[in-house]
Amino acid sequence: MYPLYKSLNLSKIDESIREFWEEHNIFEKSIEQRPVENSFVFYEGPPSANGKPGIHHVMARTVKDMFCRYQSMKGKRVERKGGWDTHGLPIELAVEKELGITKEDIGKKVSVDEYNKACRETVMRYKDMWDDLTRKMAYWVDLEKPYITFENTYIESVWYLLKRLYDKDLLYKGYTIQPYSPKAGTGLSSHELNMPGAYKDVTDTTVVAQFKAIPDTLPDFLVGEEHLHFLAWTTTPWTLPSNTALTVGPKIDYVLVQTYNQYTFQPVQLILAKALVGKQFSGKYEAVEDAADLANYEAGAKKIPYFIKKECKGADLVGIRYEQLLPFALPAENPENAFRVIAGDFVTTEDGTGIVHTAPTFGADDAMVAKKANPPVPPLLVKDQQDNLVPLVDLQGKFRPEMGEFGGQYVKNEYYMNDDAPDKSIDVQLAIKLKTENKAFKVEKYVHNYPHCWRTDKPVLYYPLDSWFVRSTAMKDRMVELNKTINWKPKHTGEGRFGKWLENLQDWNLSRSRYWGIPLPIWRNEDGTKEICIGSLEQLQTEIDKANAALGKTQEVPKDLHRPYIDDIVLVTEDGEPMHRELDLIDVWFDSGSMPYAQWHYPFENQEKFKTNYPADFIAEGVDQTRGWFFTLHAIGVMAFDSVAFKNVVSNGLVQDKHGQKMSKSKGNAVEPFETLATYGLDATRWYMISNAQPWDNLKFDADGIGEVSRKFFGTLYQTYNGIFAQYANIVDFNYKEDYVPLAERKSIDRWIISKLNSLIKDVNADYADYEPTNAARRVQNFVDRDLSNWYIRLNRKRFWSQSYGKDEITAFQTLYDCLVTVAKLMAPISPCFADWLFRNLNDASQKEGAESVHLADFPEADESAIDTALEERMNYAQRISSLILSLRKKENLRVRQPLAKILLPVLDPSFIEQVDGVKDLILSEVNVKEIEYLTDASGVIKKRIKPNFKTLGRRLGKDMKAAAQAIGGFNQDDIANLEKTGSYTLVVGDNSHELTLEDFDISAEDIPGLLVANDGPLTVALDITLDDQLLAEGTARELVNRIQNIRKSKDFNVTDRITIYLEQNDAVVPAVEHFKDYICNETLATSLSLTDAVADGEKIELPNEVSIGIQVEKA
RNA sequence: CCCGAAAUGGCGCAAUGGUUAGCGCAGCUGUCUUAUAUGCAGAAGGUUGUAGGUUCAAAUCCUACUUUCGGGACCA
Repeated sequence: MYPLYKSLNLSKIDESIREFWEEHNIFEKSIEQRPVENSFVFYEGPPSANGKPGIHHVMARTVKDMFCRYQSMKGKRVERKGGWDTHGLPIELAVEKELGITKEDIGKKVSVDEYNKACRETVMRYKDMWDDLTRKMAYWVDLEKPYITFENTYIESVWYLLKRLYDKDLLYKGYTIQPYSPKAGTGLSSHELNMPGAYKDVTDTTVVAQFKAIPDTLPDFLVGEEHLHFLAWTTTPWTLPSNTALTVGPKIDYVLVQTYNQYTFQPVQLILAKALVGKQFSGKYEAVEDAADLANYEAGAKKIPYFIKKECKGADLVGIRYEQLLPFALPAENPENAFRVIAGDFVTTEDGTGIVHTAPTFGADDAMVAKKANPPVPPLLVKDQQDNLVPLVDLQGKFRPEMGEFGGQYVKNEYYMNDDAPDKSIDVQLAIKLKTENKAFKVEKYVHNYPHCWRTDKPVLYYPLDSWFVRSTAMKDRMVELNKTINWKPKHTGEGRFGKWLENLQDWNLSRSRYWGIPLPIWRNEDGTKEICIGSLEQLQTEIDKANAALGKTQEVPKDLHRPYIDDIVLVTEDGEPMHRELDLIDVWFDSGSMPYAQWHYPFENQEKFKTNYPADFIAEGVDQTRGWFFTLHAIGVMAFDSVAFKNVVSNGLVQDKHGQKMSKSKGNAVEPFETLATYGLDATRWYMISNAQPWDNLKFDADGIGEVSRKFFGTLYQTYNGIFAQYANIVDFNYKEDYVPLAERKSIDRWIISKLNSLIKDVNADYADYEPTNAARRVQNFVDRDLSNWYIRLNRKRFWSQSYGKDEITAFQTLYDCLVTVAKLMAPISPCFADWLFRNLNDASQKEGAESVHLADFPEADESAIDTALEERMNYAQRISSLILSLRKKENLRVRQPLAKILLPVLDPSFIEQVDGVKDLILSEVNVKEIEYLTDASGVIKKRIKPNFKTLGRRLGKDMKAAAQAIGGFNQDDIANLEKTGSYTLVVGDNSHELTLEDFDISAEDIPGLLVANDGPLTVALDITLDDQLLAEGTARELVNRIQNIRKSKDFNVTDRITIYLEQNDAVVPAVEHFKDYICNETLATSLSLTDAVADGEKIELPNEVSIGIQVEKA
């Protein structure tokens, strides 16, 4: 017996199926039943369990799950090792907030042990919730043996990878400009900079400085100009002593302006961007037309005249040298290359002067453009007492002694404690100095947005810091090359976003100065001349032994490889000199990018396992991981193993709210995943997500859409199974025990749906294989709704509830069973529970297949021999012709229950008759008409329409196409007839004549004058609507059947109950009863039908033409 | 500022450069049903974001712009 249900409850179904899986270890079986050699490798990008999962995780994990399930059903062994990302700043912050401490308190208020322990616990804070989601959304992933990035085995593998890079000379230590908080003494990540409130409006003293050009170095067109200065603007005057270059935009227009300095009244000539003259020379400045007018100026006058003397491009200025603005110190290295004009593309004329003050020690752009220049411009670094190169500002944020009277002062007043700050900040003091030295063109207050340290609330300095880098640029070309072998979904992410990113690759800053993360396994001696990179615990042990011997210590490999334990380990150089660990941790992205190796503790264990599981066939994550996980996987794969780490990657888009807005807790539009899953069930939720938008498009998540999916798709499918198949199959005891009825012996409608089904199988396979799940889902949906339910079932209902059970019925049940069980398999990857429910409902009763779950079954393969495109086309005619007839009936208010005499079909092509004849009976019964008559051309009543065939003609006719279309449009019926007779036509357009054949035209029937006609594209049908008594009587009989059936239903009779009918004598029904008594009785399972004068206690039924009669229906 | 994606009836989505731009949802009108959480038919709803260009022909290709989303601006 097939189970029957009272109603469809999707969440109940998914719950019961999930229980079934767990009880019978279906997941495990789905892996183990497939051979090891035939693997499909999937990598799980580790989520961080210290945040709660959201609805977007349901989306992302559906994508992962779907393709894994598909491949699994295709016979692949798909292991899915889960993992947890456990390091990183968010975890540290959460812990510190919870413990109420700051970084400084670590080791003081809180022991490092406690801190570490707290991190370990916090990191798994929401693990239960994640596990719950995993289960409730039916995401199959192995959470029994996940990889966890904080475990020693994982760290050891990461160390191995780092050492591999180190040995290839791909790790180095260098300077980079980073946001730095002097008060906190630490660099800040952008993550920290992006914390709410970090950017604040501040008022700073800004200076437009005058840099005096050195006459010897001027290009020809400026030779001889005196008092020549470049104007450059800065909002951070304290960086001016570190200026070593001025940057101009090579394509920007610059002018030479002759005027007077407003502070010293001295004559000056100034160079700045043409576009900014108006902005800089505002207020008391006044343009003059003639250079002579400048001479009239007197010092201190209200208005200062200025005159634009010359114009040039930025490129013309490159190479000019200038006097150092504030000569406190010279760059320690290559000072001869400093203080000159260089070119940079980032220069704009938005504000300032179009000339950028360039201090490579304090600006990232500055450092880059300085390095690019030829020869490179040196940063202003000086040597400290240990001969280290340091900037003019120290790590506390104070000027170094080289700065003379400014030495020892904080560069920003905010850094002073309490009230120690001087009245005039460094910026103001410098501005005053510049003013008096004729080096300041303008000094102003300026309000702008500037980042602050979230912890100290003090402004951030951009400051050069020591960092360890991965020399990814060295392997750039190879990364680009190998990326081209990766199948990206969508393509543009791989070519565009990722490809461009690779082409503009920078070295990867690996350093993080934190506690909770993987320590950089590099030890260095005091002066940094000797170092060692540790690649395994064994090596660490060896080195510790050496060190213990040399230093007389008793160190051991720490049980926990995290800080600070690892920091206590002192190693020695070959000379016995102590080496200490570089205190940095590594970027957590390196952790996750290491997972292909570290999840197996490769190469220390599982070497074989690794070999068969690398690289991945498939990974999927959000598009935001492009430069995150996707990159680190790829970079490490290429750099360490010269291999891609994944072959196919789906980068899914965002899940937004229904208005296209980003979901966030603060907006209150975040969708709660558990609620959604509980309300709609996981199957409808997943189906909705996949069918509604392609995974890489942003999904506008609207719960109403899930409702629609569950009504339309799941409701239909449920009803097809429950209301049609199971109910009647149980009655006739269909268990698929009979021999399979060969296709050739089936009705054309059966062969049609089977053909459709196999086409579907073929297409869906291609879609899944090509990572196009949305197409797959939409195809299945259309099949179920349009083909199966609304055509096949509708036309074959009677075969299912006919009480007899012969070959025809068996065929129908077999056909429907096959459709249903196949649909279950096709949809299984997307909606795994409902699919299994359907599969098991069918299969448990029929025992047709051995699989105990759809997920252990094989994915269907198309039987090409069952695909009959001619038949599919035929049926398409049937559907369209029926639809046209129904619309004609509608127009004329002719009920379908009223039979009509005939359909007239104009025929222009003999094969058309053959095609339609094949489905004639279907059409006739569907639209309730007695016969089809073909109107051939010869009848002469068909009015035709002609159109040019643009596809064949367009290419040949080119420019004449328009005229041709017009000419052809003007054809009358005779022209068309003529063309059809001769089969050719000579078209003359202007001077050209073209020989056209029938192929170049579309001729279709348009009208049959005098008849009721409707068109759909080339199809035309006409309807004969004359009614005779016989037809009217039959129409009435059908009405009666309908009313009687309604009564049966309202009286809750069983489907099989027999009845007796008494009908009130009435002229309207007499002919019907006379001629169609048997028909009425058959349809309504009546044993008798009698006409009586009056019906004692029956009911009234309404018939057309406002006839109302009494009727009595009783169980026989 | 740079890069990528998108823009098609009220909403969600389709449409190998080829002539009536489709489908679903919602709303409207009517209707069928002993499978319906349906279905069917009809009406309405569009200058395919704007402006140019290429072409015989553009929703589709090109350019610019506008808007939205995302990423980046050295944290990846």
